Amino acid sequence: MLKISELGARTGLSPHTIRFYEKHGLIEASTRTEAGYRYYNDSDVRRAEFVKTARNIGFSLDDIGQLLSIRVDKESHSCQEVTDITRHKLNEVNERIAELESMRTTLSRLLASCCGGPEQATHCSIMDALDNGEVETRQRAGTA
Amino acid sequence: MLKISELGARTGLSPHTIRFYEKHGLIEASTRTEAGYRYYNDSDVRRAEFVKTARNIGFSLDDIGQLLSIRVDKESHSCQEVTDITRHKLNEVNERIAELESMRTTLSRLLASCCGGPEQATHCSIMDALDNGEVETRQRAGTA
DNA sequence: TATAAGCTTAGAGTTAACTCTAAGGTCAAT
DNA sequence: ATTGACCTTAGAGTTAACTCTAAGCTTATA
Repeated sequence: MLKISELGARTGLSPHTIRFYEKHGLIEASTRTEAGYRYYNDSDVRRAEFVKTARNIGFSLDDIGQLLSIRVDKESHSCQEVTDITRHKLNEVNERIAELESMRTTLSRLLASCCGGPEQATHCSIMDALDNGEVETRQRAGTA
Repeated sequence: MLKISELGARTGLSPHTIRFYEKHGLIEASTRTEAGYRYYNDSDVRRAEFVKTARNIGFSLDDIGQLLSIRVDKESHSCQEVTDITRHKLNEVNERIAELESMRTTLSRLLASCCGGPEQATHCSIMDALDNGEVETRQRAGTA
């Protein structure tokens, strides 16, 4: 049986994050001491590791919630349900990559067009391009 | 001179967003009527379009603030400052693409390993992989 | 028996970029 | 003069996934 900080050491999650995941129904301590301390058994640990693995891949906490509800009763769920979640995530990833690649193309082009030197920015071709809207847009704007 | 909704129509920004950008120092109405209505002149419009273009490329509002401070006094700034901002953004984009490509690889591999059919998930190879941590990790976990 | 490390909770704060609400003022057209 | 569209502000809400704080227990160690 592991305490919360020990589970943290095992999974790479902080105790704060573990409690946060618990609040969202992802992780549970099957035992509590009288004082309320959480104790995790082997099954709890495996579930927590599952969550961490899925998180590492990039699944959202919502996705993971769905995967976990399959996990606890595999007989009642199909492979298709699992692949649906996975494929949906893959589609999201692919879309985001496409957006970012478009940004990359634009940024690279801008960089290639500018001397990048100590000259005054008065005739900077990047500034000019931004001023004139000479740029492929139609991407979702967002931080990288 | 354009009213806020007209500037919105011109730039594709909502009046709400324009006010939000104003609060953050990106856009300004150089004229206000006595009643407080914002009126945008040509120069204001060009600045707003600059902001929208930069946003479309993927620059953050912070980045855009820096670009704008160069824009209003190009003589005092160098091309290098502009390329630094641009290159920094490009680096962010490249890092994010690398993370997402790693996710994509993992997700594709998982999908390839599973039948995806109506079979019970009892022996689903995706669930197995997640259970066993058989997955390349070390990416930032995040939504696509 | 102190002391420190670690645990508990509820709840607030963080980040980015919006997005919306409420309550009320203005303006152009009928 | 009335209607309806549009404008104003301050401030709250949204999303995702944490991250931290405060105030107070508990437990292991010296």
